[in-house]
Amino acid sequence: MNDPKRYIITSALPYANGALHLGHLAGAYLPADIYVRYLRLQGKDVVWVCGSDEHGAAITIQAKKEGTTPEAIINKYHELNKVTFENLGISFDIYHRTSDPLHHKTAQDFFKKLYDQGGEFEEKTSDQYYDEEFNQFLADRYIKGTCPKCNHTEAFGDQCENCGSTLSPSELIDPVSTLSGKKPTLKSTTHYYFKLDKHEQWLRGWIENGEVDGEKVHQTKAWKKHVIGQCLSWLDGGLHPRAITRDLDWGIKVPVEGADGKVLYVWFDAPIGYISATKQWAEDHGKNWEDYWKSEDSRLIHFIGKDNIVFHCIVFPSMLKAHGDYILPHNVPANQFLNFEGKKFSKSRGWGIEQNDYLETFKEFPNKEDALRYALIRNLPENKDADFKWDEFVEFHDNELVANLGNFINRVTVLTTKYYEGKLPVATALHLAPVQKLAEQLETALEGFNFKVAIQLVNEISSYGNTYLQDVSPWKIWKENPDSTEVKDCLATCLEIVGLLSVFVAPFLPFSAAKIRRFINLPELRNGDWEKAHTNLKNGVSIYQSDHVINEPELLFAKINDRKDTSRLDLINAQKAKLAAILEAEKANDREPIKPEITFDDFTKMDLRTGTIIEAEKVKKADKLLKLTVDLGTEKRTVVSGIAKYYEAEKVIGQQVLLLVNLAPRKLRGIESQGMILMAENEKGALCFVSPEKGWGNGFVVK
RNA sequence: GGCGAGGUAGCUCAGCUGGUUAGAGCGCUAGAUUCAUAAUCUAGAGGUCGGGAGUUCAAGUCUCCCUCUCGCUACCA
Repeated sequence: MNDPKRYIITSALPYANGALHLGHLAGAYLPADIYVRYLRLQGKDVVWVCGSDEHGAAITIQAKKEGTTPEAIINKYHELNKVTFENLGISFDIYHRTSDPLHHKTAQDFFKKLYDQGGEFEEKTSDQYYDEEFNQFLADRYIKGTCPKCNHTEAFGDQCENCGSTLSPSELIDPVSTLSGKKPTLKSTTHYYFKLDKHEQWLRGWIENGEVDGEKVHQTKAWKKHVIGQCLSWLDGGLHPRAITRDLDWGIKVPVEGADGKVLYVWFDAPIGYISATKQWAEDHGKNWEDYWKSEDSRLIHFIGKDNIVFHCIVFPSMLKAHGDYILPHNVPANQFLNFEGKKFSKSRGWGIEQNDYLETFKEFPNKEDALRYALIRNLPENKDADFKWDEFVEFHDNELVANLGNFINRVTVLTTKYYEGKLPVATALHLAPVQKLAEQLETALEGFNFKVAIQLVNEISSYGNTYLQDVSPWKIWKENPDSTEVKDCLATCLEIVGLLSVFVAPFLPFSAAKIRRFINLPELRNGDWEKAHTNLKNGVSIYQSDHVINEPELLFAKINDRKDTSRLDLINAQKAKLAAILEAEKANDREPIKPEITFDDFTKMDLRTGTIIEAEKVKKADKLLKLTVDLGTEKRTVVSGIAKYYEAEKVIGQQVLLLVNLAPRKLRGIESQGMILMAENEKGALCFVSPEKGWGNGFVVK
């Protein structure tokens, strides 16, 4: 595990059916951008790949909904996300796409290799829903029906979006094909399964000890705790073969004879997208992609959000290992989730802000890119969920970027201009020891993916500058003696710090770094400049030529909380007002819509009766369930009810209830439930009994 | 119920393999300063490190139990 010769960095491929929000940015893209920019400035050989994930049923369904083609959808969002990333300074080496023929070929070759060598796949045949009219099997998302759990009539085959339950198509009541609108038939179909279970053993050694085949390949300590924890949890649960093909006409054809109408499942093809993106990049730049993916002295690092841990730490490594030639990820620094003003991002609720939206809304805001990057970096969900707040956005910007960093640079450039007409003063000594120490800590933090710590260290460097300037107070000395060497030493030191900051700030705030370079009249940053600057710092060599002249002072950042110009604060306040309005609207409109009309006959089918709970106990190993015995006068019924969160067992004894007595019995946690107790549920999900007036007898019919 | 991650100053969070009076930023209080975008600098107040028990010469840091938050999962008839 010596220093690697080259790096291959990946960021999760965004699904090309929508725009990305700030949470995505903070999860897999911004941290990777910092890391990659740092590596480049260190003069490393690094390729950072990403691109659009453009297959899967969700895209075809969306196309149908919008009355357009899958191609139109993916083209639209591929372009949008690509441009938005660029505008935010996210510096991928390539932003590829999985609809590219090169990717199709790469993924097919990958599949074919595993297929041909044998032992990795198995075929299984099962009954799946089939649309006779459209002549095709229906992916889970193509089937709609009534949710067996909440009776929502628009539930999908894989999930009910009303109650959030995970479903399988066969559970749906009255399934309907979304293609023809007709009832689908069951038909048998054969699919390929990747035998993940086969890889369980080496995966455990790899995750737990960083060892494969007796060889140490990474330091486990360098991996995040929650990443290892989640992987081990999966391994403990046992791995199972996973279907890697689907019956769909949108995607990558399964390259096997007789597999017509079948495509690779997206999670199989998407990670291979990293490889095809690298191939494309290598072709464009006259490089060999295999150096990056198949050479022991390369280092593969995946930047993802925590929802992708399993794919990148279990599934994809298994695929790579099964293939045989590839290296395994050296680290997967997955981030947790970013919330937005205390709640999850939610497109349907309008809660949160998308990247392109931000850029549009803050169009007039100078330095909008770095302001956003900074606020996100200060608050990255590195080890636990974090929260983006507009108030913090303003505080970070004004207190840290403006008052600390921007102000220091302004002080130095103004003083230099005033005293020396912008010429670098000749110094007898530079006072940079603390800066050198901070620079070393900064490198350690960046190499350990601790970007929050890293940005704080950058702050400390300019903070040191401010303190040092205050200590010397050259403006006092200069009044007495404009020729003082003390003043010259001080400003030369400060200019040196500004020069170093122009480099150290660059991975985080590339736009500001470029501006600082212009202020002090240094050329644009190039690969390797960090390494050079740090070496010079260690050797006491200045980054300036002796007769260097800086440019006229300018302000680096425009304060948000500016008394003379409220335009920027107005923007922030408008955002906050928008959120308040959403909350207000939701409060006013939190009742469920009335269900479709039914007939009196429908109603009379239900046999509702009064009853009294006479026994109650908690069901073991279930959070929500109480086992109740309800007295109906003529008989006693056992009912399992999901009310344990709101009612303790002892407290419900004696409670009068209404019971639906002719509901088909069903086993829950091994106990047969013979009826359903009526409860009212409020917007928070809290429950309350619906009962007859006190003293009513048991067993009377409700009509 | 199972699993994972957390619970450290008013707020947001650092605290690596256990070791001197537990740290940072913001906020607050007092003072200094004017080169600077009402910016900067210094000092101070403020924590029984979720609770309890244990191991140890020594625990925020290890073990066990309990509790709360978030996520995944089972379970809402």
